[in-house]
Amino acid sequence: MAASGRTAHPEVIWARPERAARGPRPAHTRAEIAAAAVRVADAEGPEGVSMRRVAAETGCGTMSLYNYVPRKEDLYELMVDAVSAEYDLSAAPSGDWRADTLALAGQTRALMHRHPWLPRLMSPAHGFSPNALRYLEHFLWVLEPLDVEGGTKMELISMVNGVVSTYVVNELSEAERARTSPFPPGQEHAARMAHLARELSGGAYPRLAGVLGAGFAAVDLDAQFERALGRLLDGFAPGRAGGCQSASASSVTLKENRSPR
Amino acid sequence: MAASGRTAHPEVIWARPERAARGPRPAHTRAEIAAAAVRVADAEGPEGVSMRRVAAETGCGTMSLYNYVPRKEDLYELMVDAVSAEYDLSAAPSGDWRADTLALAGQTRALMHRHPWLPRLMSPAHGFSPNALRYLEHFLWVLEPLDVEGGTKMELISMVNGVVSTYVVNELSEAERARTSPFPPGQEHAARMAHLARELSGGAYPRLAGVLGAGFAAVDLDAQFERALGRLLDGFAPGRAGGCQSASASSVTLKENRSPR
DNA sequence: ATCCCACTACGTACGCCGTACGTAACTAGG
DNA sequence: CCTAGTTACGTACGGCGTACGTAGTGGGAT
Repeated sequence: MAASGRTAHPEVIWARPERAARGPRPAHTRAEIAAAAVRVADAEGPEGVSMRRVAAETGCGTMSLYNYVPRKEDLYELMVDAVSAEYDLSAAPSGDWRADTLALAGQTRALMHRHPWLPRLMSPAHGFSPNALRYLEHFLWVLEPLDVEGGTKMELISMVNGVVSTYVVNELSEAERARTSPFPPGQEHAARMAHLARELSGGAYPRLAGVLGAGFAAVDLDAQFERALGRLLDGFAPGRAGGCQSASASSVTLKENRSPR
Repeated sequence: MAASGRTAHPEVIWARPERAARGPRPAHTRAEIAAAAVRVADAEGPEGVSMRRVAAETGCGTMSLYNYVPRKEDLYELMVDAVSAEYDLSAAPSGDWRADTLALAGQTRALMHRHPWLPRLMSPAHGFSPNALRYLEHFLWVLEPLDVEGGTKMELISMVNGVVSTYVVNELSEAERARTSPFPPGQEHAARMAHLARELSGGAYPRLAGVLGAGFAAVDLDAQFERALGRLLDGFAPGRAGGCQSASASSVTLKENRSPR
């Protein structure tokens, strides 16, 4: 009979004890492995995260990883949880749920800038990792002054995270493409733009040509981010009187670079 | 010397002519190959889309695919464009940009339900495929009554699509997980729920326990979808009653109108 | 009408990947 | 002390994307 650790049955990795009751002491820890995987992903992108590569980075044999992580997908879950520990949730809510929410979204954005693989590796199913629970609990605390149903609050959290994710993916898409592209940096983007210009000049898309022709340049990304989120939150504020401009720039900048190493 | 078709240089697949000027007539078309890939993805999920599998479905040798598609990523682009042809953009805008936008978002949602792999395979870089241009042009037509700057309209489109995508991914995540899972359907979900209940009963997450304990059941997904999007649109409507009712939203927009290009 | 060569088709092969499985060393409960 | 359960890990299998070589085809230039 095979060892019981190999008998496959559905299991949440967080329900599994780090150390088994019987055998020898494991040579590594989950946190160590997660950190190694995060290091690889930060340096080489999500496609660099292979079991072999992470095992090498951890300093153990490839197949030994499977003692800690039953499937690769669980490694992703470990990674997402590991970087989620970077949230600074030490401050109690200010009472202004809108400002606090914008600050949380700003932290998420900063987190995704530090770990650009995060949006791709994150999945709705990861919602129950320890740090995700911590985050959710804090977010609900922030939303306590908001007088809507609990389900609506969860909806708000989901929407905010979705918009942040969308926004950051858009922000980083060109850089990511440049990183992945086998061609000299910029060439691919130039080719795309040339094609777009050719298409637009045909006159088949007059409105699009008008909008894009007006020029994108010199947009303040931070301000745009705040505006987009602010609009979303406006939709949730029940009977809010004129507070829409309250997005104070101080709370949501990318300046906060506390990365525990 | 290698054939010129192999010399690698950055190229947008849509800029490449379907039929070359010189050689023999290709045995297949781009549309045929895209349709085959879509068929595979619909039936077996995105992870079933391999060059070998799609070639077999098309009825040609594996390496022949590379005559039509220089890299796998371009196959994705073909797939996304192919299903984007399913948008019904025949009707002229009604004049009610809000209703029309909701209808477009509903089409996107339906599209993603029909092709659950779409959110995963779609990327911001695909924005210039023929059907994407068609879609963008129509969306801008719909938004013509909306009195905001062009850049803000693009922002709105991006946000709407982001929210729709987020929403659908959440909607379908359990089904997708069940499809991918090697275990009997439902077992994995049950294990996750059991773990969550165990964590929540510990008392460490009182607010989360309160919200989740109140029960999710019997939510009208369609209504929730419309509400979420409606909230987002409220944030964009200048001077709309019930959303951000003060003039601040439009003042922000006005400020942006003066921003330098 | 002829020829040339760009192009199509596709088989083979390489270096990756996730991971099933077998084996040896080890350690805690009986 | 024994022994059963666990850890560590090498080997191996099937699948992946795709570089490259070769054979055949057919349109434009002569």
